[in-house]
Amino acid sequence: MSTQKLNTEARREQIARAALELFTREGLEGFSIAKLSASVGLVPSAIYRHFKGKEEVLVASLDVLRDKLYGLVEAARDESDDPVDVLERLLRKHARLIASGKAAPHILLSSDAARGHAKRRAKLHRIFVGYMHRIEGIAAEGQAMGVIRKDVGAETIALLFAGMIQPAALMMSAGEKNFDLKSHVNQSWKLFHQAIRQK
Amino acid sequence: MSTQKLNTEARREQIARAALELFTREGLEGFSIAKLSASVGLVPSAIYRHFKGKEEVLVASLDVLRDKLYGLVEAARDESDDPVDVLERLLRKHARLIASGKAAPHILLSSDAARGHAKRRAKLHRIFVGYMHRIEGIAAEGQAMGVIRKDVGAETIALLFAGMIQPAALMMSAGEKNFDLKSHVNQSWKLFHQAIRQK
DNA sequence: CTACAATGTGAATGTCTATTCACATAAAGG
DNA sequence: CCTTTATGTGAATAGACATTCACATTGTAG
Repeated sequence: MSTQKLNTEARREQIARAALELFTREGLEGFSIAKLSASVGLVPSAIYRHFKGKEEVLVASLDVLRDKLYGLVEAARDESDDPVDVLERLLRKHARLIASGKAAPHILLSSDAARGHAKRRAKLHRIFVGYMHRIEGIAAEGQAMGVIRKDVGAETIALLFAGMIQPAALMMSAGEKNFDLKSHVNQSWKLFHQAIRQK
Repeated sequence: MSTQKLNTEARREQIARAALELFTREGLEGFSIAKLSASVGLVPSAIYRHFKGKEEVLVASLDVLRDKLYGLVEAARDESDDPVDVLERLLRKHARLIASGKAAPHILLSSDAARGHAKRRAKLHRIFVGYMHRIEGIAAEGQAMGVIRKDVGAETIALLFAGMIQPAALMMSAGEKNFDLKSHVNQSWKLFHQAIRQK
C-alpha cells in the first residue's frame, strides 16, 4: 500500500486541519492518532514524521483554530464601518457556522478549553483572550464614536456578546430539534442591541 | 487491606458524587474507574458491585448534577417573590459557585454535553432544557407581573441569562487571574436588567 | 539514470483502560 | 456464636492507545 507523498509543510497543514475537525467532532476523549491518521489516509506511525507527538498535533490544530476565529472577526470588520453593525454581522456569521454543524471555533468556548497540558491550555486561553480583546476593541470603538453607551465596560459588552453565541451553540450541538436558531439570534440581537446602544 | 463496608445505596450515592466531581475536574478524557475508585478509597473492581459499568456510573452522576442545578434555582425562588430579584439572586449564586472553583454545572454543560453515549447525551440534554425551562418560567412570571418586557420571548431571556454565566465560568476555569468575576457579574447584571425590564 | 534524503509502512512494545472472577472478609440475623 | 449474604480484594484478560523502529518506497538533485 503506497500513498502519495507530500512534503512536510503541506502534510503538517493537512494534518493540523484534520486534527481540528476531529477534536471539534469528538472532543479530547475521542481524539486518537489512529483516527487522525485514518482521516488523512495515512498509517498512525506516519504522523510522527511530521509531529513529535500527539501533543504537538493538538497545539498545531490550535493555530488553525486561531486563524479561523480571527478571520471571522476580520471579515465582519471589513464589511462595515459602524461598530454596532460589525457586531451584528459577526453574530450572524457565528450563527451560520453553528447552523452548518461545523462550529469549529466554538470548542474554544467549551470545557475542553479548560483541560489538557498546561502549554496547550495556555495557548487556547491566549486565543480566547485575543478574541475577546478584538470584540472589546470593536465595542470601545463604538463607545468612542458615541454609538455604544460608555457607562459599562467594553469587557462586559464583549462577554455578553460571547454569551449570545455559546448557549446557542450548545443547544444546536445537543440536538434540540425544536430550537429555532434564527429566531434566537434575531431576538438576542434585539435585546443586546438595545442594551448597549447610547441613549 | 480491608475497607469499611457500606450498603449499596449509600455507596452508590458516594460514588455518584465522586464521579461528578472527577468528571467535572478532568472531563471525559481523564475519567477512569481507577481514579474514581481511588477517590472513594476502594479498589477498581469494587465499583462493579454497585454499578453495571462505567456508563452507568456516569449516568448516575448526572442525577447528582441535576439535583445541584435545580436546587440552586429552587433556593433562589424561595428567597424572593419578585422574578427579577430571583434572577439576580440566581446569578449571584452561580457566581459564588464559580468563584469557589467547584463550578460543576457550568463546565459540564458546555461541550461534553454533545458527546458520549446517546443515552447519556440525551439525559444531559434533558437536564439543560429543564434548567432553561425553569429560567423561562421565571421570566414568564415576570412578564405576567409586568416587571419584564413582553416584546421578547421568555426563551430568549433565558438564553441570554445563561450567556452571562457560561463565559464567566470559562474565564475562571481557564485560570485568567486578572479576571474580576465580581465586577463582571455586577456589570452584566446591570446590562441584562436594563435590557429586560418593562419600561 | 542513479543515489540519497524525505516520507510512508507494518510490526512490536509498553502503558493504560474496562471488565471479570475466584477468593476473602465484614455485617447482620437466627 | 455461627452461618449466610453483601461487599471488598487482587490477579488476570483483552482491547485501545501512543510511540518506536527497521524496512520500503517515492521524489528529486546531481
